Amino acid sequence: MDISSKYRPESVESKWYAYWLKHKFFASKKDESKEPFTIVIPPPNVTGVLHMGHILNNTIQDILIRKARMEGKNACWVPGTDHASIATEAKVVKMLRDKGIKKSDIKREEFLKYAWEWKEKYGGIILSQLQKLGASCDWDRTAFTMDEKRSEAVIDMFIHLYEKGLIYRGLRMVNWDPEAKTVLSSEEVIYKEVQSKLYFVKYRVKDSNAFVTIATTRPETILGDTAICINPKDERYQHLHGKMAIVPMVNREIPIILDEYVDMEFGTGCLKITPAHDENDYNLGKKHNLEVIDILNDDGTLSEAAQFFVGEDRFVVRKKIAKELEELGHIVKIEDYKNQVGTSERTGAVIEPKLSEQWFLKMKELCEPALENVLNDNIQFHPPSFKNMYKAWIENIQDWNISRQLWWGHQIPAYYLPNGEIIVAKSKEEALKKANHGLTDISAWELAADRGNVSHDDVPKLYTEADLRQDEDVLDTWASSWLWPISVFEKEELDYYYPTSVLVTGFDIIFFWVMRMIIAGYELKGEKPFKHVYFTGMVRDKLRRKMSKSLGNSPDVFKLMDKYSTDGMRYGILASSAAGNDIIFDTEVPKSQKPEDIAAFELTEPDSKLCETGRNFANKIWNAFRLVKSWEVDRSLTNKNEAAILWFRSKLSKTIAEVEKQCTQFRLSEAITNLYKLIWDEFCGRYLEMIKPDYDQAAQKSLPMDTATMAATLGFFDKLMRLLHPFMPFITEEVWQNLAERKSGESICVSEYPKSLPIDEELLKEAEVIFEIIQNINNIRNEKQLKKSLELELYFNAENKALYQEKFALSIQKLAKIGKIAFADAKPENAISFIVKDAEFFIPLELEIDTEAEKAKILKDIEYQRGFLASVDKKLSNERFVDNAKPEVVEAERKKKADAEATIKALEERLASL
RNA sequence: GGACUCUUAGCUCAGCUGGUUCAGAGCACCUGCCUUACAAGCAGGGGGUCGCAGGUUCGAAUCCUGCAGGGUCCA
Repeated sequence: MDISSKYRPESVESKWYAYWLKHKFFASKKDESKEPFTIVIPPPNVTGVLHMGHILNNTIQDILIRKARMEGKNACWVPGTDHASIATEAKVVKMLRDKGIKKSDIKREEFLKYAWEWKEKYGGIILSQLQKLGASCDWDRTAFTMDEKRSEAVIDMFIHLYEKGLIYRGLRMVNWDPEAKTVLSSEEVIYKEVQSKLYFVKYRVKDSNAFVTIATTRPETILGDTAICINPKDERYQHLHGKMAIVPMVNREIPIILDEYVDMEFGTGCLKITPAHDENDYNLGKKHNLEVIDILNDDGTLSEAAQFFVGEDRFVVRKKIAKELEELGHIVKIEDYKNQVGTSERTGAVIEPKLSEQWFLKMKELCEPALENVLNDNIQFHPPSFKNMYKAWIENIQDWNISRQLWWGHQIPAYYLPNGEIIVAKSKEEALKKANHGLTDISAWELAADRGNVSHDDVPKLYTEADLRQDEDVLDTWASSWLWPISVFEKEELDYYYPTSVLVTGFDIIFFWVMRMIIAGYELKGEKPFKHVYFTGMVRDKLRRKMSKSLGNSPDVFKLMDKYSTDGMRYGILASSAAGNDIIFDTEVPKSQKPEDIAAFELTEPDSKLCETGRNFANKIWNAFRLVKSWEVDRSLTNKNEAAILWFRSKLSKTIAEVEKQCTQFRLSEAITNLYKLIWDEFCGRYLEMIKPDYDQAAQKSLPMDTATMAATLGFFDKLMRLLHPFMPFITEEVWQNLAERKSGESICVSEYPKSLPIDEELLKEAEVIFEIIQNINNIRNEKQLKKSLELELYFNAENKALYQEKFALSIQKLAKIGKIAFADAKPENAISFIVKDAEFFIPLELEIDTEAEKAKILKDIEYQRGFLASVDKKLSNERFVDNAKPEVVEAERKKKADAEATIKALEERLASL
């Protein structure tokens, strides 16, 4: 059989993914006889493309779901996307602009038609990219937050919460994104430290020659000032009590009010109050009954109310007004100042606090079960330290602004009657029915009125659809994705799949999403949405910056997959990531943030040591497979490898048990590292070398092998591939399919996940001794610079003769290139020696042996062993240790003592004989 | 400013409920090998006062307190 010595993943990966899809291995149907294992994907934005964060997140989900599937559970991984109101609308607006169409020139319906077209064209990209990653989602279940079923769930949710009195409409200070022209929730605002200026501006005090000086970073808002506030305790300003001040330029008279809120230390101690454009000012304004003057338009330009600079952008005005105030003699000084400025997560625009009418959801009551069930571990966080952050956040929860001034999304099902009354209903027809209180016909009333039985004023008014005006706004995207764990399932299967098993997500959206899903779960389903939450860290570049589109520092994941194979990349990203910890991904970064450097970076081929390790691992497996596949079997041969087989069986069992435990605890990086060592070091490095038949020089091929060894080896290989399959799905399928004859429709991904068998600990310990002997021999080879091909003889002086001479003789011979192994109670001529435990070994060499060097080495060993013995003795002679420590710990110490004493005795005898 | 979290080898990190002389892995580095599965490999090697200072304990990288420095979230 001629197989390439390099593993070539390209054709392998696409071949098996197509095979898996064809046989619908990933499909899940409700089946009460099987335990469900459910994951809903954190829906990526329809605007998204696959980046390192997705790779990490979805690799973890794939591992969990593939393992569950192999364990015989009904594994169901639901894929889908969310509609990402702001981001998508921005994309569509841009697309239209490129076509020469302005959003303001078209109607909502027309805009939505374009938006859907855009979604159909680009919205599926990220999902097909997930297939390249190997994601074993049930693709027939692909959902979208704005498709019919999900939309219905959102509208029903709104009505439910509105009728419960939890949703209300209110005038509030909100975070306004002047670029997207919509409100944002406070979680969508990112605060950035910026270098700005603090302007000290003096206002004339009415009926006096005095001035009052304030400090502000936003001088343009002066035009909307309606008061100046000072601290009543401030000695400096006692004379201003009860006075009026005059706003520069607009010459408005405003009161000087007193409030202890004012920080006397900050600026001048005099605070200008602009209730329309600052949250704190708004609150003070309410308290002191101040006028509210909104000087900004929705797009961030100044409004008529400002009187000056009308229609000009706020930042342009900031510079202009400073100049003008300067000329008018109102500027006292301008200082450099660092402050935090809120920016939009989506557009990057500087957020304006703005007074606006919005829909809100009362959060306090809803949060109670969401907090309690996380604190009591009903829902488990991995790592649990995120509970603290979650708790702190939920305890300071504010009402959630759920309306957005956009078109792309779920339009709020609220209808206004001409008299301003609000009707919330599933459809316009429903709303009309509600508005008319179920009445469809008032002819009887009219008749009665005509007859004078009732007054005409009492005749109920019958509204028509034309009287109803639906709220223009849409709901926040999170208000649909928080229903995801419920809304992706059909009614009749919901109770089977829900609650889902685990949610895998980045900790950065713990409040956006995790908390809200928990709230929705308890409120709408009366049950948690998931049992476990696995938080991934952020993928960062080597400068520890989060990998992001805006920084352009994320390597092209497809180039990575092409270069290192999908399996290799999955290994690379996983092996270095403990749950919740950030991953410093080791690829290069752009030279600078200049567009040309980012463009150049995008063209370079990414290098990653982490992924390279994964690729090399796949290649190692591939070559082990080549080796095993090349062996021929001779039925007449007897099995000489029993010890090796039994040893590896135990080693395998032990690792299976460890991996099982690590997976249950969501320690996936430890699990894969463990499998890596098992396959590379133990299976390839030791087991295969132990049983490998000798090479027949004459025939130019390996000697044949006995049936039992071959069967055992194929069995091990099969198990190893199944163990590794969830982590590295492609190479394991490729090898597994070729290890034996497989029928069409068979696949490793639906084969049984190996379970641990009894472990022979005694045998494992014996083998450790054998490996120590082998290492000693290899050491001697290295030290003496002996050729690897030179066959050596090994003599031993030990009680357990069978262990070295029979049981593991072949293993020693193979792994250390030893010809003859024999017992010798005395040191042979011109031999070099070493000691393992209480056994002494000799290697005769045709070299001069440096006795002095050997003596020194033994003395060093003795010194070490004595130190060790002393530390053990110290413990054992301490009564409090013997009394207090667990019996098994004390017993272990006694064993250590005995071992050390035996070793020292052997070393001393050896030294004496030199 | 508040809360949380981290600090272990040159780099990235493990070390789970204290118990081997416990200090570990990968990468990087050094030495020697193209040994018929694999140079994407094999055999070895060097390298750390576990941030600092106390405390609890028979015993501390591990638990507690303080300090220093980094990070994250919130204000």
